[in-house]
Amino acid sequence: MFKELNPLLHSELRLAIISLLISVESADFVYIKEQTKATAGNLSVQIDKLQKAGYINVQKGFNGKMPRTTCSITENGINAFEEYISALKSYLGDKLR
Amino acid sequence: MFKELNPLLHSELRLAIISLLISVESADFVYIKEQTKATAGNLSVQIDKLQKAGYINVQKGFNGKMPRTTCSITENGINAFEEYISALKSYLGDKLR
DNA sequence: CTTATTTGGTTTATTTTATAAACTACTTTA
DNA sequence: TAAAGTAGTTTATAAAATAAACCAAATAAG
Repeated sequence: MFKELNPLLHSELRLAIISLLISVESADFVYIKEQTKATAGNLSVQIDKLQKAGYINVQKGFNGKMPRTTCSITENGINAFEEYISALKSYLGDKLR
Repeated sequence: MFKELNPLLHSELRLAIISLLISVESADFVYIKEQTKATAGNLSVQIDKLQKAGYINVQKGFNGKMPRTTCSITENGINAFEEYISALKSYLGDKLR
């Protein structure tokens, strides 16, 4: 009847992060923060979880002298996102189409 | 960019309850429990929240001598569900269709 | 120069949620 | 009449989300 919703993706902020990253080659911390309107603390925590799950890559580097964290989605992340959407459909019925 | 996801609906079990109720005139506790595979305790709590939010009606009656709790969705509930879906679409992009 | 202030974060603490476990009240069955 | 089942509720615990506090380095202002 109802498919299980991957709890890692069933979170407003993490879903937004993945949604952003899926349509772009990479995005940095500040950009994601702006787009999602998340606080830095919250974003930091959620990025960490997504990385530990293997859904995103996180690279810490520098933009000139300023630190810069760049994120990109992984193959695993893409798959998880697509599965999540497919599971969601079991809840949304024909309302979706 | 990303619309806010009503936190009351952005919960696996509550979403399942609403999803069930939206396509049916009413459903009782036991039926919802079976369909959602929730534990009775969890279901009781979540039904309570949906009722307090005005998203569902809850009627306590009897089926012969056994207690029976019947739920149905309200107009408010329908609206909230539809808004939730519309907000979701801002996260799912074209992946949805 | 040296002292704010800003930037780009992380860590820790608090609040909120979800979930499970324990319990209640009554009914049916053995 | 004692045990087991039904239909839930209440309470306790675990997990999650979020905010607040913090840190290190860079830049701006006096």
